[in-house]
Amino acid sequence: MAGAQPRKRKGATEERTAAAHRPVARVLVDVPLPVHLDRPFDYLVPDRLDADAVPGCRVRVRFRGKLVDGYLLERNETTDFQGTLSWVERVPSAEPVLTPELLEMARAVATRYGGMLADVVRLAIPPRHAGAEKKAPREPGPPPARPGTDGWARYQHGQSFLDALHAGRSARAVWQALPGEDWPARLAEAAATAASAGRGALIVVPDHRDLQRVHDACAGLLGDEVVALAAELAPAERYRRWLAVLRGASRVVVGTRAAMFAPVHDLGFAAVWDDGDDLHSYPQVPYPHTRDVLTQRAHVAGAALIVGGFARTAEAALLAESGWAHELVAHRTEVRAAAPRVTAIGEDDTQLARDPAARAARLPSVGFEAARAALGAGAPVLVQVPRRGYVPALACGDCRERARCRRCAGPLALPGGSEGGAPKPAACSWCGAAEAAFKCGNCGSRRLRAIAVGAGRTAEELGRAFSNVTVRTSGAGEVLATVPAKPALIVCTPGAEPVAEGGYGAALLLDGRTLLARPELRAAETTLRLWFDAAALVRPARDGGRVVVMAESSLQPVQALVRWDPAWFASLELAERAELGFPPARRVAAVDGTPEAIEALLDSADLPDSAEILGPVPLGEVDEDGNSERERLIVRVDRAEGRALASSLHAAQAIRAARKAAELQVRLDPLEML
DNA sequence: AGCACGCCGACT
DNA sequence: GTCGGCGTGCTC
Repeated sequence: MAGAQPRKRKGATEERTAAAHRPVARVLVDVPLPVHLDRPFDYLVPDRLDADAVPGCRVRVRFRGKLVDGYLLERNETTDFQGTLSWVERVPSAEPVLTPELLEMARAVATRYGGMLADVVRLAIPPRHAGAEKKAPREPGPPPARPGTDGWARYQHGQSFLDALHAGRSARAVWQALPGEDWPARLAEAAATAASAGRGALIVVPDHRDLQRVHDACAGLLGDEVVALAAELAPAERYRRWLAVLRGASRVVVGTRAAMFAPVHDLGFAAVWDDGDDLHSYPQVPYPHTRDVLTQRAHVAGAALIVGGFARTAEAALLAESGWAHELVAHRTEVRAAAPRVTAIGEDDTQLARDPAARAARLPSVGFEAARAALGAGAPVLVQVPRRGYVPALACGDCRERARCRRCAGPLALPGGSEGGAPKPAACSWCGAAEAAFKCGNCGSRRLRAIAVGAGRTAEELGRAFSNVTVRTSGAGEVLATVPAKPALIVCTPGAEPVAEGGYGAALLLDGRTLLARPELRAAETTLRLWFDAAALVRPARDGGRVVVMAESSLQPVQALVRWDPAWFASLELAERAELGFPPARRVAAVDGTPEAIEALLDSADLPDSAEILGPVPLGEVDEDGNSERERLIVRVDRAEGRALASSLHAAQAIRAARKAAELQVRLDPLEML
């Protein structure tokens, strides 16, 4: 080692000696720090900690004078550090939690998002709980028997997919679940197939209710072999289960987004369900997405992968169209046999019901009749009502297509703080360009209109329209898991729909127009996903199942629902994103920071050739000169240069961040923001 | 974030 | 000469 001698601390009672072999510990310190410190530091292992200080274990070290947590990455004979090494002060546990696979995965994720390794590791390893280390099991049981997989026979190549999975080939698929599909059972069968071949499996779902369903389905096939991981678990229990996975005792993991990093041994199968749900986006730096992380993991591990749902995202469409994944879809005749009958009711052709109470609830007669028929047949009826809320945004005054910037296709909005004085012209919220002469790209109209989102019908109004029928609600306050096969109106906000025993007799999807007109990039995709997720809970048309959606039948998302063709819409959506320069066709970074920091970044950053710079636009309060304390810059590049973009932004932060920590915030493909 | 090193003004 | 201002840079 390069002349590194231990520093003698004053007051130290014992003289410390470095371990005889590989005394240098390479340590990842776990402190929120500027990007230029996103690298390991070397410490000396005292001989009394020699046995415990194994690669992957937690350590306590002195960093900038303070005792901090860290992970021992590796042990070496020498160091490149010129100064005096500090000691590893403590090894809280010899449990090697940061395994080489986990470290490699965390590195890959950090690189992809231009983020810091320590941030990813913090998401991937739950907080330690000493008691759990004694309790968690160490030994895996024998592999379970291969399960029956007849449920997959309805899908083209379904059986061969499972055969490939069983044979350990890395089959990857975008799966469109049939309406009414018992998807937890299908995913459980795939996981159990991997387990029966002695390999691990990981299924990640959006929320706790889905987790419960998938866990139950897996437990039926796998018993104790399956473990549920969720961030909401009590710390001790969470750590105990996580350790059981780390030690290989539990081969099959189901969980919510935090489980995307679960250290499953010999991963043979990974799945993300309903990847369009925002809950799959981890809301902490560097904001990894379940689908991204699982595709990465499946790739590295040579594992099979399912990106599944009733709907399909543009990202999933890209996986399929690029050939990286196959399609796992049913034949059209199967789809038609399973789907409910869908009717679209636009604003213009709305015939309000004759019944005065139904009129008051603004129910169209078609919806009213469908609901009454279903209730009469003894079935529950689902009513989906968008959440309350308000988003100030602009749409075409005539065709109501979202108003987009002619330069960069960013969303147009009215600048904030416009009380009094002359109304300010609309401006692009990305590049800041004012739009004085808007012309709709869709219909050519020059008129703009402000749009509001989420004024929904209420349960009481419906209760009056259907007197003597039980009305139950499921939403933000209380989410129902299931409802019995009895006549009832189940009023839900999107995503909170309970599963009905035997399926709903009908579903009414209200306020489709406001949902579709929201300013977000993914408004149409998300709306269609919410519709498919609700409509999939309805009985097939041959059993009387009906869906009435309140939106113009001429709109593409509405057509996709009526024809039950999620793949068709996702493909259109992907093509449109490509045309407008949005993810996933291109990669977009949003960089927030002070005007000085943004300027310094633009001066120094070595951005890829294809980089297109939009803005910066002010964020938050704007003074009279149009300046603000923080700005947002959008950088977009060709997909092939996504890696280069991430790394150049990472490097640019490092140069700049030497002075002040966290001066710039970088987010890659920030879909929720666009 | 804290903490050390370093290069110019007011003082004994 | 030398005490100390806080600008600049580093953190094993």
